[in-house]
Amino acid sequence: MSSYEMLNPAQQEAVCHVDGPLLILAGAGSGKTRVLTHRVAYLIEECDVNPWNIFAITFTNKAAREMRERVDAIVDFGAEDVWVSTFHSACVRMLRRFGDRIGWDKRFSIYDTDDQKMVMREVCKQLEIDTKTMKERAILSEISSAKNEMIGPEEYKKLAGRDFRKLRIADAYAAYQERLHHNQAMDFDDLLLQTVELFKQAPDVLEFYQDRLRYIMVDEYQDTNSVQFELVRMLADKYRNLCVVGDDDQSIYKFRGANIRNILDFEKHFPDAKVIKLEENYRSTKTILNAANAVIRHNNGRKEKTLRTENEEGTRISFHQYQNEYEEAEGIISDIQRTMRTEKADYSDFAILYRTNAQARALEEKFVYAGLPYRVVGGVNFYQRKEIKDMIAYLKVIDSGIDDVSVRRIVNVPRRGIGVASLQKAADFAENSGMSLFEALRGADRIPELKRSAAKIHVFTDLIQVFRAKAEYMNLSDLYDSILEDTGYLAELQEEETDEALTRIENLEELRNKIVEYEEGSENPDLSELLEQIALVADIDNVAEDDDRVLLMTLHSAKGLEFPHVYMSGMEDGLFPGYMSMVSDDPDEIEEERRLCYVGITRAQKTLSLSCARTRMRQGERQLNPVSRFVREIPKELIDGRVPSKNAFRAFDDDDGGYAFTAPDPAPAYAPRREKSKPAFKYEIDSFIKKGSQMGGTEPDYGEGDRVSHVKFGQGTVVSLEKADNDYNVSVDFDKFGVRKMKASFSKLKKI
DNA sequence: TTACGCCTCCTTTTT
DNA sequence: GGAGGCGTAA
Repeated sequence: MSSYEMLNPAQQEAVCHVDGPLLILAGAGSGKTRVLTHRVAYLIEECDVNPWNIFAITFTNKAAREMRERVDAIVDFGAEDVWVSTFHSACVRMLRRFGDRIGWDKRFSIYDTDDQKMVMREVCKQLEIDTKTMKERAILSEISSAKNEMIGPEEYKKLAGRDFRKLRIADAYAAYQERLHHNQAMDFDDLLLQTVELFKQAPDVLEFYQDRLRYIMVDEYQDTNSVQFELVRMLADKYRNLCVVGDDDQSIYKFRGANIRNILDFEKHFPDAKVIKLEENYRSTKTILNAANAVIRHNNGRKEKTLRTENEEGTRISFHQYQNEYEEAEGIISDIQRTMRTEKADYSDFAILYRTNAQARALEEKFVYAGLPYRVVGGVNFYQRKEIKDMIAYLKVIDSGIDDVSVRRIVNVPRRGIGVASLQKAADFAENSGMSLFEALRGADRIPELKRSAAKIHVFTDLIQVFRAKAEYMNLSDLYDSILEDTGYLAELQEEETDEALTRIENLEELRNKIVEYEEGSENPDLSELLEQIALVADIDNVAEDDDRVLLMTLHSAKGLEFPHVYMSGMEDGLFPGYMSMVSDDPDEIEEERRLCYVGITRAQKTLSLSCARTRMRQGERQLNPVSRFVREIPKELIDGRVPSKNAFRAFDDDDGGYAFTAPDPAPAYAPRREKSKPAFKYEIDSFIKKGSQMGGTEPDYGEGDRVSHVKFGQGTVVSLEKADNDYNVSVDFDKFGVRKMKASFSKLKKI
């Protein structure tokens, strides 16, 4: 039985509002998850609502899982019937069930951005679009925006008018959709859009879900896009029990189509909506909250609100400007170590946040060097790695051979002597006869042009057929093992005996673990479902609560999380806020960056530390960056540390010992591209910062018995070191990975 | 057909 | 700095 007295009056009001639209404006740390979970409990326990009729939509799978756990904990009975899901997962589920009503195979596959790009490449080739002047990525992002506004190919074409560029994109859009449908594949945007389409074309399906999902709750409402709004509007149209929770100040996904108007105009769409503001913060110290309020106040067009807290004053926010990103990383790490010594803290009490994934590299290097446990969230996604994508492509083809992109990916991996020429012939044949590529390959001996390679092609198709037969009776992990073995994929890697191959094998083992994990957690494991889960996970979904490591992640990934000690690194104009937002005509761009900053600050419970680097390596060039304007928007009295004057480049005068810089053209290196031969400015100071970041020379400075540190494997002890060719073979017993043999020049081991 | 190497291009964030 | 694309050589 849950107790509602523990909630403050505003929270109680939100929990007890049952019928009709409700907008909860929940400031950061104001206990909105508490409100949502208690509201679910209240509906079930006090209002006799059938749990089956409750639908809660969250932003990430992790949030969904947490909400489910918390609801389970406070509701005695029936909590498992509440449907808690992300938009994308929910749509997949509905489409798998009813998608055939609008012409989709129930086993449609889901394309990630790489797959999309492959399709677009083919489209561009077909339409003779020059990808030098119009990038595939650019076209795709245009299409994505269109989809987010629910504009289909025909309408897009109409809207294009006489704009040549847009007309070309319209053609590409139409061809792209055609190919997706031909492959029975949807991209992320389609998952939402096609569900709306399903509801439009099959009113009975819509009504089925309206009756089923009578109480709808949407978390992180400020980050919904127009399609998601439409989806929710349709579902809630019959019973109008829609409760949305959000904070316009935390809207940070405009780039992906989020429409901040959804929350700002909620009352226009639902004139009878009740609006409740949660303005008491239970998370942060007064100091941190004051800083957050001060920063966000610089934005216009927000829903007026000011967070307050009864928490203690807390310590001042620390600020430090370092020489470069490596010193910044070292500074943060020694600060963490100091805090660990003076206070009782776990590693998992610390998080380092940054604007771009690339910033993780320097930090990671120094963490390895220092031997502190850490975890980088996001970045190069596990599921984007070559070997993982290959295996998933095998699984996809086994599951359904309609998807040409996956077939192309693996038809010659490992090498079977099937070249692009043969493949093109088969693709042409498939095109002309309206069959899928796989079907064409299967009948290769009947395609005259393929006579010579038909035998090789059949090796592939027979292999797939065998796997399909095996899939009927084998469990998924055995099937996976069989793929690794029978294709020779694993053997090929094992023979390679390089660091890289070893990492790949580890990744393949990791994928196996995930499959086993899925099998164990599912009542009725199924290949299609496995693939869909894989397609829809975010890296943050995999962060375990009980894992005692420092977390490194982007500000975006940190949304919805909280940590006792937060470091915001790379507080530099040009990086954060990003250069593009600084020069943009659209003032909302810089405001979105500021909201991101607000999100970052409000993640902190006890201490907040800001840092930046004077110079930073970016895109192969060393850049000089002034301190972020956001730092200066925080009142001085809240900050411990000197914030340089606004004329930031003067800060270089103090202590740079002989390294004279002239104030550069303020345009960073990636600004409107100049002729490549003469970059505007390039600093020859790399050698200056190399200390600790790289070794150099061929003679290792370590020997048998020495402790060394490796970028990937962490610390270990040198077992043997011997001369070979013009290099050294070194064997190291790593604390966490066991004995590894490697080339000294390649391994970049560092003596500790 | 493949392997290697040079060239080019990077939005920044992610379901 | 690094990944991916494309062209050339074997």
